[in-house]
Amino acid sequence: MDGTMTAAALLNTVRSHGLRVSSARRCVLEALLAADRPLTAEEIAGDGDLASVYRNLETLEAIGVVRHVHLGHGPGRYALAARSGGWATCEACGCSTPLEPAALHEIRRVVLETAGFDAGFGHFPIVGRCRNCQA
Amino acid sequence: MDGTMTAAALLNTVRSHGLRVSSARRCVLEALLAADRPLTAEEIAGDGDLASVYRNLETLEAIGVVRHVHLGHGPGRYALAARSGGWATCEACGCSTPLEPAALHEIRRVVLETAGFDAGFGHFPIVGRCRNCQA
DNA sequence: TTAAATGCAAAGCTTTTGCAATACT
DNA sequence: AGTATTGCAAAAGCTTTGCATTTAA
Repeated sequence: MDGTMTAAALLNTVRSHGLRVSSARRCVLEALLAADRPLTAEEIAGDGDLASVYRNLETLEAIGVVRHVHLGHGPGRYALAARSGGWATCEACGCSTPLEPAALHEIRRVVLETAGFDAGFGHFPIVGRCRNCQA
Repeated sequence: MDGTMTAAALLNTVRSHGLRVSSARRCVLEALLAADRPLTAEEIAGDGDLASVYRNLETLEAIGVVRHVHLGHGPGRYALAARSGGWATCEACGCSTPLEPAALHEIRRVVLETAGFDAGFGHFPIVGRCRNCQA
């Protein structure tokens, strides 16, 4: 669901929703495909038009191809939905790391059990202190 | 740590940090003291000056009296730190509810165990589906 | 051909900053 | 008296919107 993802597959998904494959849209997907972390709209746009990037991100999020995450303060960040598991951000050093699937699963289980919420951590991260920054 | 909190105690904390008790500062604290949920800067300001409210919130957060939380999109929200436990927000209905202390404790324990993070949920909420909104 | 999407410009919303005037200690 | 704080105005940062033009299907 990640290493095997191809640009062609993503573009097929786009077409399957009746959307066109424009060059701006292709650029957004290629930027996200090449990235190993969530990107800001500005990083995705590069020299291109920011408004088009934002519109495309919104469209792509609506069809489930993209997700956006707020890893801290500052601009939102975007990643391919297929790569969007949970995140944890350290409030001391500012590092952000993906949650291991096993950890995510166990945390979700406990949140459901204790708080009744079916939670993901793909939109807001878990905020706390990473191992290095604990007193 | 909450029902027993008084304006006088908060103002003493302010003075103990060498800060003055101005009317704008007093208004901010009284608004937060009267609220039963985190407020936006605009809600706190009312007719008063927004810039002063933001500056006061920043100052009060620096001395540990106030915390700010992002319950979803839209403006940040502020509450007395003594009242700021964890939050959970439903992505379907938009409701936000405080986490029960027991649930918060258990969730923190599991996050520490599985992800190595000493986490709170007082800045970003846990996002998911509340009991009412689960399929 | 024609509706979707673009690129530019302008506006919107939240938050921050500069600065002279005010008021707490 | 002296300085922290205020209130106003302006700017900054991120995102959205309007609209004429381009372009994928």
